[in-house]
Amino acid sequence: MPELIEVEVYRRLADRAVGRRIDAVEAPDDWFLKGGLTPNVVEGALTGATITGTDRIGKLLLVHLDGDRPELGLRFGMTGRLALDGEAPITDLEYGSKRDLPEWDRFALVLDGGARLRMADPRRLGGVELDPPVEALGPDAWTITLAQLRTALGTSTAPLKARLLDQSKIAGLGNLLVDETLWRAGLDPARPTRSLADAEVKALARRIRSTVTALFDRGGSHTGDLQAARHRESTCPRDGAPLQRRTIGGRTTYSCPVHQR
DNA sequence: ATTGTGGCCTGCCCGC
DNA sequence: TGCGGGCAGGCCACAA
Repeated sequence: MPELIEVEVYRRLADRAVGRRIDAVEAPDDWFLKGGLTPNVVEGALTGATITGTDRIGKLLLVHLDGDRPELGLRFGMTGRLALDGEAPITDLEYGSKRDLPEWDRFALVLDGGARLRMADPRRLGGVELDPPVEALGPDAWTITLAQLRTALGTSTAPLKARLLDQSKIAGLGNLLVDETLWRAGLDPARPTRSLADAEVKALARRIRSTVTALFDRGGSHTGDLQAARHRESTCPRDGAPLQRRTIGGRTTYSCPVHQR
């Protein structure tokens, strides 16, 4: 699920753990530890630390710790979830509709007071890292400025969609958010990036921000107007034209050949 | 350097 | 009911 919207929800959840001390670390899955990290190292680095804050850059969740501790970076891949168990009266807002098997827990922090902040990820495409390379990420999509977007787009000849998915240029947009944004903006995802006129770039900057805000308010990346039409032989919710289904930027792409030009 | 492709890993859904 | 194939919202290594 997670694109920047979902990760922001996770961040707010993790924020409830600020001020707590980490009594123990559970890292049962070596594969989930990235950057050469091992269970021993991560346990040693985190045990006894106090959580002082959280941050999010694109889809990367950062957990700040006190003292000289490293920063904890959490990535959720396509199927990762975050849960905070055992802190009454919290509701398990992030899971419930789908299954949540204990063997899918890949990483957890046991906090003083008994709460447990855990990552569940059936597909194991997410991961945990210490001091993740945040400088490798572009500006966050939610608050991207026109100047930042201009820089991000540059003079690239890549398809517009591929550029918007490039986390080193703009951080946070995933497949669904990009399709929804371009559908709302009336831009063809296959357009060479540098073919955009200045007015189109300006409109796109606003559209990125407004789309993220709108879908966040609705409750997720999957709540877009285009979402219901993301299947074969569907029609555009705006003008009724048959939707186009293509692979762009390596991802399944739905767009309207009539109003997205 | 930029762009495109394949693969990672596993669950789920659809059609037979 | 069982099984195989295709698909999945992310990301990284690698090739051209």
